[in-house]
Amino acid sequence: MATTQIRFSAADRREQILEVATRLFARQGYQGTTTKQISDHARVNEALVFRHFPSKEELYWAVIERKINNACPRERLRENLEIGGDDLVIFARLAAEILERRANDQTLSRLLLFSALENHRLSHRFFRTYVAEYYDMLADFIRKRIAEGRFRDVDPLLAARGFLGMVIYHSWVQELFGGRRFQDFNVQQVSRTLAKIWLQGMLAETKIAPPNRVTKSKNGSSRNQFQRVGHAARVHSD
Amino acid sequence: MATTQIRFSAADRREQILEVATRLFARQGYQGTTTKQISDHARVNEALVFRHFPSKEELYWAVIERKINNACPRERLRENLEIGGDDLVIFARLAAEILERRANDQTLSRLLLFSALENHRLSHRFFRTYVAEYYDMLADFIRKRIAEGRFRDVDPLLAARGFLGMVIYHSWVQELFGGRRFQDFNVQQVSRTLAKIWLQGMLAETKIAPPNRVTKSKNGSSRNQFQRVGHAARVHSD
DNA sequence: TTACATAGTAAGTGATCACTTACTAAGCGG
DNA sequence: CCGCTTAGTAAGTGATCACTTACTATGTAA
Repeated sequence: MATTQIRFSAADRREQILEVATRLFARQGYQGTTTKQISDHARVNEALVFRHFPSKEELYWAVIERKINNACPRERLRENLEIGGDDLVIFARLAAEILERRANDQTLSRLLLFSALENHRLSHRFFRTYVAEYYDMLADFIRKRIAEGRFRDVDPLLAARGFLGMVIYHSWVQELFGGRRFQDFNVQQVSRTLAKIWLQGMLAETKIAPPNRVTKSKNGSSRNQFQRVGHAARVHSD
Repeated sequence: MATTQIRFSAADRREQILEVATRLFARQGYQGTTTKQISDHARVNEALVFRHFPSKEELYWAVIERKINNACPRERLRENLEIGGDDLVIFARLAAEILERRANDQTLSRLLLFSALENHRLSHRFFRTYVAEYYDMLADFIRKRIAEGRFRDVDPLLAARGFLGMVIYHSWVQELFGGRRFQDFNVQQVSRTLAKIWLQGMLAETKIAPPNRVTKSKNGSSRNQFQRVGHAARVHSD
């Protein structure tokens, strides 16, 4: 009956267990997940889990390690910044990508949060690998804009955190508490709105003569720092 | 010896257990905390815990209930908005208060996060009571500013979430991952910077005649109601 | 001093925890 | 076919889980 249960190779079985464990740890946390649950969901005997992983904690390590290696957000951030375009487009695209990724797969963010809360020693490493470099990269971009005189002179790391805070906090609230109430938010609209708020907040005050205007080139399309907009806000749409 | 252990009244003992349980649940989560741990920290027999609370889950309920009732952030938000002052001052003060409160006592935010992650049915109620009303109140304030024409016309709830996202996310990162690296952030500086970014991002485009005669002095002090933003309005099509 | 309500405890309960031991059976090269 | 490696399991281990039962100690009102 349903003898589709052929023997897995060790590597395949290991991978399958990792996958199952990832889902469960993300959903219930480390403390809230039992090795029996994992083996049941993988449809194997509990002992087999311990053949592949010496302990529950090592399994947890492996889960997180794998998740980090698979999701390489820095690559995508780099690409995103390199594609270029108007700053508003860049940041809105950035926000949209984060929101979409998180909406499609909550496991990474939940793993990260759980590990941070449960105070596993690895959470620091997790954070450093997954989050901190992301910050640094975005902060570098902001620093460049500041040097160009296009952004106000604020702490780039703090500004980066402010932007990501808006976006990530929003997605957390949606994921964790959202349920019904805020469901009607649209990703494109949210990312455009948040990006606009943050970007307008970062733009340098009116420049009479920006120090290095030459740098206008790069994507030189629609950047018009000097125009005075009468009542644009009235059109409002958002 | 050390017979300082006089009998508590039932109310006092209940309160003490609640206090101990609050600390432990906040630090380790629901799943990560055992009733034995709680009774040990309270220096009583485990059975006594179950005399005061019929089950671990009911104890958890009581802990959260108490924490909600004690911390009434809405009151403080209301006061803060009513004190008034320049918008920048208001929002910086708001941010500073949140950051300070969270830095002094992480238990509430950790309880909230844990309960949300561990998916206790009560997390929704927790959220509704503790967070949602806070949002609504801040959103109302923003809505008023929009009606006055001083803020751009964006979804007030989203704007509120954006501001709180910046602030709260920052404090989360500090608390959860911070440790050494970002310790050097100063609360006053952070709250002023974030408030300024957000506020400048929210300000309506250049007003010819502001309704309630704000200073037109261009960038006189810290408040720069008047600068041109250009850029934002252009792209904002539909 | 006694009576009594109640604060507090000792010693359990079965269930479940992470993990192990000793075994069976499937695959594969010869 | 055999022989050997190894995927997979049955049935445990002691420790600990949330929770209970049956009891003792103590303050207080009479």
